[in-house]
Amino acid sequence: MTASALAAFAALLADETRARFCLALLDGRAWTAGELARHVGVAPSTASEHLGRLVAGGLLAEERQGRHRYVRLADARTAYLVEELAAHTEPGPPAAPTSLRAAGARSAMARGRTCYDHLAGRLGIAITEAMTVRGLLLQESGFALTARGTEWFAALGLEPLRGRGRRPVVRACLDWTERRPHLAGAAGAELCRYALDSGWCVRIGSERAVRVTAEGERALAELLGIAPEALR
Amino acid sequence: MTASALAAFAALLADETRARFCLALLDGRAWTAGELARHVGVAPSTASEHLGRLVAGGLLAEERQGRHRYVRLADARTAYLVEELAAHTEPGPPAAPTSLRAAGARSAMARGRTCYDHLAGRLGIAITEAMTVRGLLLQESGFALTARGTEWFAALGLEPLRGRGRRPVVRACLDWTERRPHLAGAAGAELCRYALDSGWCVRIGSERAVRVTAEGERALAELLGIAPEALR
DNA sequence: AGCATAGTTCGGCCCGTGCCGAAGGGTGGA
DNA sequence: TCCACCCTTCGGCACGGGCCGAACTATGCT
Repeated sequence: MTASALAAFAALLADETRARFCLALLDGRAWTAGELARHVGVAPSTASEHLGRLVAGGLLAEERQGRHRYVRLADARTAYLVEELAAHTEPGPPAAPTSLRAAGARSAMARGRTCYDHLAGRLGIAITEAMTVRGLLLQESGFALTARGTEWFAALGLEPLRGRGRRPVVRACLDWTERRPHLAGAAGAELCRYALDSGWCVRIGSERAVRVTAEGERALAELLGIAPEALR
Repeated sequence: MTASALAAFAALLADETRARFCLALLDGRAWTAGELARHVGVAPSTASEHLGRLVAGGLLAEERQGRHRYVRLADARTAYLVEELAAHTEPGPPAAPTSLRAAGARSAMARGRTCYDHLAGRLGIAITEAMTVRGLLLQESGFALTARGTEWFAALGLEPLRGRGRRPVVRACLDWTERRPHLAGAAGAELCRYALDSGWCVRIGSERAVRVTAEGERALAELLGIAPEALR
């Protein structure tokens, strides 16, 4: 009975150009229409029409500022859906990089990146594993924070249990380079925001990749016992 | 870099006829090509072509038996994806039923049904709530079985922790009639199978709806303290 | 005011694809 | 062996939609 709505929604992602838009927007930031057009190599007019459809369909949210049209994924749930779909379509090993530059970018992305609003790559895995080993996070029968995990967040001044509407506090997100689940959900988002705000890591260039700073290495070692080598 | 694969996958669901096929197949059973064609009202030739695309795209698995082509959703993960997408496209209240017969079917579906391979509707919610209240399941910071929950399954002769590859043991599935999460994942599937095998509930007609038997009411009251009224 | 830039709208082209009916093959029962 | 049934393949039609360039509007800078 919702078949037409399902088909209409799927049709939004059923075009390669729109799919590339959404994958680019998985970095969680807002892009302008022109940036997206250049990013995927289509005419601005084409991009404009695609964005119109994506916004009308509820997949993207837009914000007009002056002569710029900023666009981002509608919400965390939508980003999660896109990530799930993308993960589902890549069951095999990642394709070999086609150039030295691409190899460098892939390597940086594999080390650490944002996945919409939380941390992924080896950085995300290392944090998730360390939290599990230290008894802050349960993985065996579903992701869940322990009482000590909640306290750990509180010690950082974070309270992912409050507010946030219906968003799950913790959620497993499958990493497409490491093939292992890592921490997502409200707690993952708060931790990511905290890590960027407090200088644990900084974004590299204009992509989703992040680099752990020296200060970040110290903090991760102290708070979670993560060896700096695990992040390289 | 996986944009074309993502678009190709989404395109499978981007057609209303194919979407209706997949929603019908959410009951977890195998349908023949002809059944599906009649169900959605297209010519057998049209259905055949659609099924070819869905199978080639990995969304469905097929099994040929004699002159029948049985088709089902490829696996639990795929069913989960379809369910997620369908849930995402129905944020508003369900549409009003268009006939008395449809109202009856909807009411039966709301009481209890299967959702691919686990129980949903008020039945699924009641079980999930009862398990939470009795300390078998954690919901506060992500779905997870407690130690007592694992023992409870073991007492039924079920061991959802073993095997099953990479499937999560418990997972929250959003119910589209009750708007609340219920138990899914390997544990939800085992429990559903057990409930059908041991006669706690039986399928009604050819749809996804199930009815709780008198024996089922006794068992649910005894094992989980569920009042029979909660299921009506 | 004048100009550059960002985005939108429109017309036109063309390819992909959803649909059907007719014809054909494979299976199982009589 | 013949027939009924289930499914598939193929031809043909029609529609949708993705793409671009050109023209236009809106914003901001100088």
